Amino acid sequence: MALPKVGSIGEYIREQRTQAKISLRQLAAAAGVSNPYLSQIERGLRKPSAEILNQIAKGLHISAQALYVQAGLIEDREPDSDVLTAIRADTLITERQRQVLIDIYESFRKENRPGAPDEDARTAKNAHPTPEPHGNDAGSSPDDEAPLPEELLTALKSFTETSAPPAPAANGHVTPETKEG
Amino acid sequence: MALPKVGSIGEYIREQRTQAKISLRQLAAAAGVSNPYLSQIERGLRKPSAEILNQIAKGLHISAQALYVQAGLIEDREPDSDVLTAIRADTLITERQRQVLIDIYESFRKENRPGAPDEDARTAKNAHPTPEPHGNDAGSSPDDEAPLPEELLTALKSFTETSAPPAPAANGHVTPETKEG
DNA sequence: CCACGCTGCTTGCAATTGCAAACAGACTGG
DNA sequence: CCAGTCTGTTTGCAATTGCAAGCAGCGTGG
Repeated sequence: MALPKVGSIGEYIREQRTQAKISLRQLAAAAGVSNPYLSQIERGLRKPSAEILNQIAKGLHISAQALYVQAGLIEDREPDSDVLTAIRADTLITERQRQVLIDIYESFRKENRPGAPDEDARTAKNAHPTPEPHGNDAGSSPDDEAPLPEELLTALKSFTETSAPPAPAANGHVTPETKEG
Repeated sequence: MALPKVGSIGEYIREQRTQAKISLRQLAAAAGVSNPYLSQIERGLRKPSAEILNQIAKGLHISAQALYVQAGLIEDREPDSDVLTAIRADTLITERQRQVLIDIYESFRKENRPGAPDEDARTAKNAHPTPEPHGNDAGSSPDDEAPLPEELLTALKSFTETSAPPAPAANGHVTPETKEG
């Protein structure tokens, strides 16, 4: 029983990798695994061990827990892992900063759903406590506030979209034209 | 090789099992693994996969994370459980967005202590026994590229500082042209 | 044009996981 | 004394992981 449906772990890894704009071989090298194996993992043909998973997480600069949760190896019973909750609970930033952070985070989230109605149900296991972007209890200022200048948000968005993360060494001259394709 | 000396993971499992006063076979049954295999795991002769580890954790009624940490498969940075942790663990944003958020948050934190004694109000909420604390990691990984354009950060800072705090009222648009004093 | 470097994918193969079956010791009791 | 039942352990094997090597496609440029 090959049971190729190892779950969304492969898709998730590939997604993160492509989002990070790095090649399969680059990630493989960064994670210390072989390229073909990573390829098979991403396509769900192999079930990586915890060790491999951990190394891939490091290579992707993401929390290993995120991968384990995706792989279904950890019960996602972690309400604390909600960014919004954590931000709201933080006492070391000002109210203003809090609002800015929340706005930016939500903006990112919106960016990531380009209208695709097919939201993965597997990730929906973690119900986020803020279904509405606006209208929250934590607000010392009236809800009429202007969250963030759109220029700023736009700048942040474009920055996260176009920037090229790890410069691929000094091998040959690769001109990263921030071109998507 | 062939002597994977998996470390304390085996001892840890056996410890937990004996503390729970259950036999090897009982735990094996509860975890859904074979008795001999569990025996080998406990003695460090085999390196269990994440799946097996997860099942053993369930059989022991302990957090899977505790086992992963013991196995060295997870960085034990959970005690923070603050905004940074949540951001790092978030699976719904891209790597790029993650770094941006982290940068902004840290920038805010720095803003708030204009020279005050550095104090970290960390909320200790570790619910699982971690007898062997591993190295602690603080701050974003510096081995990467320049985080955020300073223009952006500066704009954010000035925005959070200059925006009218408790009485914005009907302000409509807020154009942060606060370049001058 | 073909070499070169890059992208990812497919193929054999060593090493490993994980299990079923059988083994050794201790304790109970007929 | 031997049957029965625990304890944990060892042995052989199917299935799988994970990798080195090689394949095919794409874009650049000598």
